[in-house]
Amino acid sequence: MQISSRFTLAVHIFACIDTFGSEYKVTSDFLAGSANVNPVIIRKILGQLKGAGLIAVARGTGGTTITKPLDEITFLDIYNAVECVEKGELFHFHENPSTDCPVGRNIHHILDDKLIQIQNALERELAAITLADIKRDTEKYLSEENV
Amino acid sequence: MQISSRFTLAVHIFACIDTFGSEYKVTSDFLAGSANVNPVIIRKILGQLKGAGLIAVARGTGGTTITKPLDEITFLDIYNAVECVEKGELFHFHENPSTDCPVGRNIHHILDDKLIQIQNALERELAAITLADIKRDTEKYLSEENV
DNA sequence: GTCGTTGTAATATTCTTTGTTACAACAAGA
DNA sequence: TCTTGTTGTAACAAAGAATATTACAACGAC
Repeated sequence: MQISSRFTLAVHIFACIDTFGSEYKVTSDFLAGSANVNPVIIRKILGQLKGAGLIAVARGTGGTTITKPLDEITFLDIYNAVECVEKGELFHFHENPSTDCPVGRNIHHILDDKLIQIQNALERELAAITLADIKRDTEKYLSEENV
Repeated sequence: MQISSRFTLAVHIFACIDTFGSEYKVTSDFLAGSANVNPVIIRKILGQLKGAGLIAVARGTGGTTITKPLDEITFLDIYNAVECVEKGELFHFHENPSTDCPVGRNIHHILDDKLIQIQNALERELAAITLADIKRDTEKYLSEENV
């Protein structure tokens, strides 16, 4: 099971807004062209990012802007914005372990803290990367293209 | 997107084999009863764990045994055995970013190393937990029940 | 040979993701 | 005010993965 491409799409969107936002109006159609996905997918993600307070979208006239300094937007912010897993649980637990079996009725006690520990490690690493890192590398690779 | 319940099921299976294996013959029907899932699901997971060299399953007569010391079987071993994500990639990337857009044709250069870094953190934490930890906590919770 | 079990195929069901069409609501400018 | 380009969203389709279920051949011990 993989983390939805909504996450990489969202980072792609941020890279586009930051790179082109000062020159062009960045619309969902433009972003859909760059990522090569349907514009409605983009609009849904934009809605989630807007709901998380990371971007602003201009109704009517169109166009998208980032509302916070890039070094204050972490991958974890983006992950939480676009991953709509209920209660944010990384692991899917089998639903109804038997209460008749000693192991079955204790498996949650046994496992839950370890699953949380693993999830925390993932989230810690997500929180360590910001859009400022993305900006730096985007500028690096784009300038290397124009040699 | 969540990690398949095959993972928690597999840990549950190991806890059962270790707890009951010396007393009973641990069959797929027994395990299915404890976890409350279909026996065929159990057999598929047993097949994956066997393929990874973690357990042995007796054909014909039935029953399952663990083939390595518990402290040498990590959560990562189990995760790799039962998660059939292609190439083991945690993140799903949108398939065909546009090569016409400078960001689109560089997004993999920009993102890939960061995605690997995050995946490595997850796997490092998975590797830090072993079935010996599970055995310890299983015994603890089961003995607390019999006070 | 009988019995209980495993391995596996085939199929169904459900859920999530992703894609697509359609259209009302909106804001700016002619 | 009308036109234009855009966003927000609903509705639905298509595809893929997870999980459930039935059925049965292969197997090993007795």
